[in-house]
Amino acid sequence: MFVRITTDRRPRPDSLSEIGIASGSNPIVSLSESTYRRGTEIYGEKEPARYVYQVTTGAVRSYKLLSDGRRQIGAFHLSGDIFGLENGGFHRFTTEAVVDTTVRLIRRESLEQTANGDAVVARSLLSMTTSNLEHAENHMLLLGRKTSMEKVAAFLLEMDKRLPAVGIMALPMSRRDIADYLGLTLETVSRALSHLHEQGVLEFIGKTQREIVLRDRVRLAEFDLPA
Amino acid sequence: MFVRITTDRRPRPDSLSEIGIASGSNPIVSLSESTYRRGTEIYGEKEPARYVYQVTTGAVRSYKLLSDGRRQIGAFHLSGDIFGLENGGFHRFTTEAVVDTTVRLIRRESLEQTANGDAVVARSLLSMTTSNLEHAENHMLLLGRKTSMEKVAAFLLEMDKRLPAVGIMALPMSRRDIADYLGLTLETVSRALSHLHEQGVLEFIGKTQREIVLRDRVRLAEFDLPA
DNA sequence: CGGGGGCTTGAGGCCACTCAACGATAGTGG
DNA sequence: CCACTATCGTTGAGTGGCCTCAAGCCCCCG
Repeated sequence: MFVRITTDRRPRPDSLSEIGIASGSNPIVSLSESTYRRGTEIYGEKEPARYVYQVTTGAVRSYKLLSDGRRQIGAFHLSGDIFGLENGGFHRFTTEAVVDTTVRLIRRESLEQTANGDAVVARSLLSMTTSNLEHAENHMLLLGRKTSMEKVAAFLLEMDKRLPAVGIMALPMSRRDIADYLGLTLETVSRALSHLHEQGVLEFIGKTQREIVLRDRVRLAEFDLPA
Repeated sequence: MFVRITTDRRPRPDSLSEIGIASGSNPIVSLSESTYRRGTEIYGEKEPARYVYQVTTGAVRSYKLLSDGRRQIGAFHLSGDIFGLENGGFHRFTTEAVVDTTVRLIRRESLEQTANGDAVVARSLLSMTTSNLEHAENHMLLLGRKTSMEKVAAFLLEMDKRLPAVGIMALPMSRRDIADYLGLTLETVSRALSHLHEQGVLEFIGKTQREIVLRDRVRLAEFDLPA
């Protein structure tokens, strides 16, 4: 327990290209794109929030740390997801690229200006914040009251919904990431997955253990619990 | 003797009357008041959200249940707090009065109409949702990664900030409520409090064990962890 | 190719849970 | 007003689920 997680210092984004996009009748929102190598930090907790981000390809984890290194991942952001949207001026999580990742950036101020004049945009900011809140609320139930098997089953079902692939689920994150998302240790996650494998609920495909085929979603769902 | 360390109280969230009345010439949002006996339900999860609520006096718990009865309390709402604000049309928690409680009600639709025409109101809806999100994010860290002592210490410090009393902290909720808020059992909560009592960090006052005086906030804070 | 990180598996330990008993208090009804 | 009961809280004893520590294999990846 209490092992400090070491992370790379944030390097410059590998690429940054300016794009200008006019969104219908709205004024132009300045957009650019940026890529991050796996494991690199995108922004740190308590930094001023200059941008809002949208994942183009790859995956991002956002987390909080305790002073002794214990880590809680609050969410994974996958292709298409928007993250880094803060109402106050500062980020409340640290975010890192889980794998090589490209994101689109939107200047926060330009977004807020747009929201001020455009009720539709303002409403969509609220609805995005509400989605994040809803996810966090469900995750509190998971963290506080579910067993390790239930947590892992719920995680697999969540990823099954959110990852694009049709037959095969390619998890971008490590066992440690999963563990820190679920409030477990990586060994417990590994054992739970092995157990599900023994039961024939899932199959490992590639050489890495991150490619999974769900053989029986019904039985998997039984390892989780209905609300 | 013991010199009381004064700490800043958390500013109250925007009050409903501010919202309703701030919109100047707009129709006043319809307000009414209602009281609930201790232990009674205010609304249930998945019910249509007809009202938004503000606690006048008393305390409210909002929680989710698993099918086998395990309960996770997501938040306590104390005097002045607003709850039941959902962006979608349905409540995501069940709420109950922890003690006899009076609340002010505001029709959801009238609030939303006001928000549509009034950017100030719309912004305050967003900022309330963001506060809820921020609380949930911090609570995920607590639930996933803190030990029982750290959880209980964090709980006491939170209540110390939020409860009005100056010298004595009168907790409205039971040990079981606290446990279900912290992802523990009531016995573990009780043992942690006893331990803090033995250490001289806190004192029990009344006949009930819910009236507590914090003798040493500094040492209490050491039982929790800095971020 | 060589080193290191990722994953699995086993053995053992510990923290929080379970089960239980008990006293105190609040709520209920006669 | 007083039993009567249910609820609340504390404490102890014992268990167990998850954590810790460790070893070994495989696969990247530099």
